[in-house]
Amino acid sequence: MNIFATYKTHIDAVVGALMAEGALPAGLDLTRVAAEPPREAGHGDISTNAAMILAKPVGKPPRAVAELLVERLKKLPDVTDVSIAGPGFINLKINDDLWRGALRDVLVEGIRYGNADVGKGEPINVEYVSANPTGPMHVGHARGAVVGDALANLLAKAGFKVTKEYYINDAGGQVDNVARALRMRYLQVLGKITAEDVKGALERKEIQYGGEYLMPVAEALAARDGDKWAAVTDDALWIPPLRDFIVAFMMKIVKEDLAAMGIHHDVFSSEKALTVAGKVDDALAFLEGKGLTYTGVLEPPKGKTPDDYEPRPQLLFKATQFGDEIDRPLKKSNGSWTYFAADIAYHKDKVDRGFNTLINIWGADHGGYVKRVAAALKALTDGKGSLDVLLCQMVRVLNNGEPVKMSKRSGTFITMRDLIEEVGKDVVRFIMLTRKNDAPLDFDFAKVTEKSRENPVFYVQYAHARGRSVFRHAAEMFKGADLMDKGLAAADLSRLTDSDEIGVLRAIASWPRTVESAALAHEPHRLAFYMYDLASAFHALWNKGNDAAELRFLQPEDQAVSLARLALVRAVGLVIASGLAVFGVEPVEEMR
RNA sequence: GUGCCCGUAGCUCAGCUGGAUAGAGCGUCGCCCUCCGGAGGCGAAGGUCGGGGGUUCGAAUCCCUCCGGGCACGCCA
Repeated sequence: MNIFATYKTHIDAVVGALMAEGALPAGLDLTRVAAEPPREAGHGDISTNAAMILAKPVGKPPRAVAELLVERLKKLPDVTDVSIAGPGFINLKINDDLWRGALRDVLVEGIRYGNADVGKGEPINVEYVSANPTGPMHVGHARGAVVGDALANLLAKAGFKVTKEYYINDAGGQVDNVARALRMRYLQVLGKITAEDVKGALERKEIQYGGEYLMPVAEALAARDGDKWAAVTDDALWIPPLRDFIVAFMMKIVKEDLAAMGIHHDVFSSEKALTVAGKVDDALAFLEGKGLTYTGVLEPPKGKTPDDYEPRPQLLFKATQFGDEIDRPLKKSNGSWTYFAADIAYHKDKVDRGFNTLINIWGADHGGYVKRVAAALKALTDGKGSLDVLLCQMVRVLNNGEPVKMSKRSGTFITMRDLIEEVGKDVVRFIMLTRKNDAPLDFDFAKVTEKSRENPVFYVQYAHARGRSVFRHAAEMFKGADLMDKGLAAADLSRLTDSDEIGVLRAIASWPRTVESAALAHEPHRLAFYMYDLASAFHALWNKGNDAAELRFLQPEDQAVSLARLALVRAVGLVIASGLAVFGVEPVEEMR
């Protein structure tokens, strides 16, 4: 139950009644009227901007409108006081029992507390990772993977019907290139050429992938097929089988790494399968039928030295009709489809599968690609489909403030697997969600494992562990007492009276609206900050007990107050666990 | 040159989609604790929200413009 949503409904009803009576003009738009926690706790419990929003359409100053509302608002359930403040805020004070009721909700609902229905079961497709099957995933992929996965979980919690999807780019020139590199390594494994030869080929740019990670693949190929590919020199004969081999090999590794990260996609879509099934041709025919393609010549790119540029007629998509800067090529000069053409087909495929709302998680280096895909989607759906692309900025990997060197060209880079093995998937996942996706992120091996308030993972997990520790003590102290969630829900919560205790209850009560707003904004990182704040309030309460023994959660001489406080402790743990579940992080029982 | 993202305390960052006196951690300064309810606590100083215009009851938030940083820029993916 979302208390703020409830009061928003109440406030709307009050305004509605006044409109019906003619005290306010009819037909007022209430969508921007909000019921929120006030910035300052001293201002009350729930604050509404209704008077300020309505002032203009009503034609009276905010405070005059507020006067009209106040008497009615006073009569709302559990409202103990109403005041007008500042430019026209109306602040409601409500009975503390309402906060206590929220606590009871948590105990009854468990980690489902905060589940919302703003999604109304609408299908939504979240595509993330989609790393090329040409090598292992690195830190950048890890960030996108975690952001996408947490966002998908968050949307599911908010009531959307979420599909987690991965697009395998197994059809373009890059997979051919990695097949070429694989062949070199294969010949090396067979002893037909040396490591120096491979290096030379790399320097002469005959191959583009030089990483050592290709060696196990080459060995596996040799183990399966012996030397049969050494004698085959016709590209058309050896590239496809080697390409298929390495794609399968890499996808197996990708899936294993994702599993180690706790990530499981519902759907894997293959670019190659899409192409073979003729869906690219279909999609382009569809656009052609709408008169949105033509053959033309693009201007050379501005600001870049167009040394190898030559004007060349190409099949283009009229992206400019849908907000893009230039029309975009669909066919390469060799006659094959561009990546974009296949991507159009892919997005059409998503729409055909019933998704109107699409979310893609990409690296920031793909930012220049967003407009054309959005344009294509508009063209494909007559403007009905919506696409939100979340661009993830760079991750800087540090150790104690010192940058950890990375070079993809030399083949040595920090892989996602490295991160997991170094600090564990839970730490990786949480840290990746402590920044907005469009802000750069520092990942410092030393700091993320530090045991201090500076480290949000530790601080949040510590709060959870402390709560569990209290329960271990309570089981000893109150043998026979019902410490299960249901039992605690029956505790006399009126014994929770300390202002900091009520403060924690308020924080708990605002979890559902945090979930809703984060989901609608596609910003899972907000939950990290919420959890940090809740943990902070909980630790503060704990510290207070250090100084004042009568505020400690467990009072051996007073089981009733202890049970009430245990209910609070448990609720904090459940809400943290609820947030961590969205993040795919396991709450810990104790710190080790 | 064009497009997208970013610019908030000395540092790292929040800021709930336009609300009240702009917050937190670190650092600095002052006081307290040395306790396994442990991996510190309390308090203070510190801001022209990059600059300048505009929109309105009200702007860090929306619009314009300039400055600074990142990313991208026909047939790669």
